[in-house]
Amino acid sequence: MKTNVKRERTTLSAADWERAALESIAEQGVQALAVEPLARRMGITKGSFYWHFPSRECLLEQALQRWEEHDSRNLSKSLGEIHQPRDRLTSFFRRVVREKLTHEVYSELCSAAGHPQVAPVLERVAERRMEHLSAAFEELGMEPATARNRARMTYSVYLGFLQLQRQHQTPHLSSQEFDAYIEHVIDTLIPA
Amino acid sequence: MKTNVKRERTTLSAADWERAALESIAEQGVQALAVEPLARRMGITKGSFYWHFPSRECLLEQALQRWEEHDSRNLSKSLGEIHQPRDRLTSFFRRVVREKLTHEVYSELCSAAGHPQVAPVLERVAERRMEHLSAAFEELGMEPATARNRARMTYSVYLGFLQLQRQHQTPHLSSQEFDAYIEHVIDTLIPA
DNA sequence: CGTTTACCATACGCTAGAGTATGGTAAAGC
DNA sequence: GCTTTACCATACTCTAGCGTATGGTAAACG
Repeated sequence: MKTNVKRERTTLSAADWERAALESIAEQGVQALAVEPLARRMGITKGSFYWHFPSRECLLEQALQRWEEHDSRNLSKSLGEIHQPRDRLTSFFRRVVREKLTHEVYSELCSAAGHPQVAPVLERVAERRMEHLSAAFEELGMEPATARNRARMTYSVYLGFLQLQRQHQTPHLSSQEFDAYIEHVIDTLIPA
Repeated sequence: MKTNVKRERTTLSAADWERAALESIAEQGVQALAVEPLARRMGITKGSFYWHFPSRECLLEQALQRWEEHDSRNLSKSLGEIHQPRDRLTSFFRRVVREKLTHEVYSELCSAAGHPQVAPVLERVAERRMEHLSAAFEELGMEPATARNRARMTYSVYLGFLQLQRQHQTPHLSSQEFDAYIEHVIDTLIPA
């Protein structure tokens, strides 16, 4: 147990700042990531920050990279070991509920798709994920082109879900309505 | 033809500012809407702005209201007169291509879903649209609950499409790939 | 034990944008 | 023709955040 930010008089590292940055992004978005507020939040001053990083931009860069790596590993781990393509696809949707922080960050990144540092990350992540989906649909017997379209569509459903979540227009998570919706989505997207 | 912003030495109105605000939002998002840059863009100074509006907040409020009304009328007009529910649904997707400004604004609003003034607008708009979709699916013979789920899912596909568009990850519009994708989506979502 | 190094605090300067105050001007009204 | 009104310019103040400069301190090192 690392008791995160709490006063352990051990000194801070760059990684600590990156983690804090991701937390801040998850809560308030990329735009709101600022070094002075972040420092305040950590009970410290800018002086520390500019020792570890040359600029705000670099912090963002590092934090994004850290997030992307984590997400990438996570994707392979949680989908790579499921053999049934159908289960793999359902598992894909269930992931929204678990891995809370990771997905909150992703949601905020989507809101900042126009940002020059965020854009390439989003492209790579979406591409990777759609590849997984596409492969699964092919395993279920679809033509490559069809599988690719279905993958894009499936991923769109996921992205749209995140958007509706941001708008608080999704039936409250882990309720019956939510489960019914997921089931409906799966039945519609995945061939029996 | 109104030759928009070009030097017509007639004086500006609040509506002009609202229109300019929406253009700015379409291009740079809600966050970037600032009165000084906007004034510069219109070849004028703040002095004018603060005569028409008490604050930046009020400009945003008015602009959003104007947009929502426009969108609402537009929805009824473009979907209300199509009798075949299937055609109505396909028309729904085609709208993304036409009505460029309106949809660019919407896309940016989605990116600002967390903003207190934007949130209620998004909620109402999404609700209205999903109502239309839901009704169409019911007309196609679905149970109300099923139709609602399908509507949510359909709208999610649309929202996800907007997101991928923002990420430049959608097959270039008006290409064959795009048409093939739309067709695939429609075949998957709409019962024969 | 003195010095270096790693980390942090304090105090700056700088910029962009929000509002405010006030004055100028051209056209409309009396 | 003189005044009012509507609209715009200029010149402030104020705030928040970026980045810098510089100095302090505690622990590691030689």
